[in-house]
Amino acid sequence: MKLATWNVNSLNVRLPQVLDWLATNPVDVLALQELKLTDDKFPVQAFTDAGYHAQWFGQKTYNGVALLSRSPAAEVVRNIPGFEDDQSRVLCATIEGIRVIGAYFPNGQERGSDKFAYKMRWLDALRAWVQDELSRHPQLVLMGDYNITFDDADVWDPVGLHETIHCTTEERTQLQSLVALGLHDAHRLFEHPPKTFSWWDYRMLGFQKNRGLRIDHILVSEALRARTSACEIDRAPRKNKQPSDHAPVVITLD
DNA sequence: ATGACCTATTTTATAGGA
Repeated sequence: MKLATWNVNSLNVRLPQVLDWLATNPVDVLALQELKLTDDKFPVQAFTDAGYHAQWFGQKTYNGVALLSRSPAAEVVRNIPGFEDDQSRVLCATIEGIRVIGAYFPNGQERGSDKFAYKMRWLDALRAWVQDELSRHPQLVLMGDYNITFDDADVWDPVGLHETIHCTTEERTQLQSLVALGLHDAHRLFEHPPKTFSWWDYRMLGFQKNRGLRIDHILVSEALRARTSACEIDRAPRKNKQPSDHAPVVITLD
């Protein structure tokens, strides 16, 4: 079984690439972030034709998330229960016995900004909710665009980007608190070349020069860690014409 | 080189992303 996450930076623009990718990579579950479209514009028919069930939670212009799955999704939750939020960032469902959470974490802009404070509040709420979900669903995966690096190994220029957004101590402490619930970074369960990233700036020939960050993550629960046999970042779609700035991350479960 | 992008918007500049 394969599960994947991909920030597509506008599903309107990227739909043909998502369908191409699914044809080549027929994963069982794909979490999408940054749909940037309203619910009425979600291309459900295209995914149905491709053999996927879909859950979606859209928003005009910004954010928006979806879960595509070969099997139907049950017990669907939108956003973090009890956390008032006008931004569509979280979609959760049970698929083939696995509690799947797809999330688009806030960017945060810069330390000290309102957006940074929102990111911290959102992370607090997410952690409390994930802890609750984990207590009821031992087989759980939390995947998406976290907008946080674990450490300097996830950063192309750790000196130049020291304590900047995605790399601040506050964000990394939050990420460690999530992991401390009993989750594991699937990427680090395996060997990867140094400077393996999931996002590259559109500017400054970022991808060509591998000036990137690893900010798209798949965290698996203890029960799922035992089943996880691979975790790969697929750079191929980043080489497309008109690519997303993010690459898909894929895990394989036995 | 003090630069370089992309998407969406009641566009013709601005906001937001990361």
